[in-house]
Amino acid sequence: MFPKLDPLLHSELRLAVMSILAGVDEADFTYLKKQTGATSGNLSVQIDKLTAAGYITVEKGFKGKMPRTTCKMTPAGQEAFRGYVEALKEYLSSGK
Amino acid sequence: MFPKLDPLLHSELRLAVMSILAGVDEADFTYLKKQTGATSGNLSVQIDKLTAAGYITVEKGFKGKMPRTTCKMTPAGQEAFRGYVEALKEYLSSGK
DNA sequence: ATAATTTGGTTTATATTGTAAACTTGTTTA
DNA sequence: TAAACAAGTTTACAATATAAACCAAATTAT
Repeated sequence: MFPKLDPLLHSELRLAVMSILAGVDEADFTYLKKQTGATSGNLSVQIDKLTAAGYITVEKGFKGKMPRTTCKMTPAGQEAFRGYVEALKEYLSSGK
Repeated sequence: MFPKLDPLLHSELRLAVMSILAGVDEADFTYLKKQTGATSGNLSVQIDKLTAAGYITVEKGFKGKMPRTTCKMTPAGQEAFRGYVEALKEYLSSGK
């Protein structure tokens, strides 16, 4: 009855990141940080997990001389996000 | 931009319990256990948390000679559930 | 009768997770 | 050239979720 919720997505910060990435082509670390209000440390860790899961890819480069970390959602990530939203609906749509 | 998700509701099992209780007047322990597929221990703990938060009330009685624990959502719980669903929509409705 | 099993849970121990604080490396500004 | 800032990463700690172990009473089997 209640489908299992992908634990990688069922996390406030990771979900926010995925939500942002679902809407844009790519986003860099500082942008994600600003939008989510997360601390750098937390964001760094969660980005790692999403990367390890294959839900996003990370590219490191430079904007001028400053380092820049750019994140982008993978097809697998899009699919997982879609699935998560579907699953979640089962939880939210109960009667009342 | 991203509202804080009530951590009490942002938990797979607690959310399932609340989701069930949102749709019915009341439900007992064994029913919740069957519907969610949770272990007794886990369910017991999560029910305690929801009770401590004032989101549900628990009544203990007997059905025949067997103990029976009945759970019911409080108005505060309904409000919190509603708020959680609203907040969550902000996360899910991002573009694409 | 009494031993074994089942029902309906609770307590407690452990594994996992989330999060912030502290740190690093390099850059810009005073 | 020293201080402050930018962009992250690492690490340590606190909070959570979960299952395993346990308990008490009822039911069923012997």
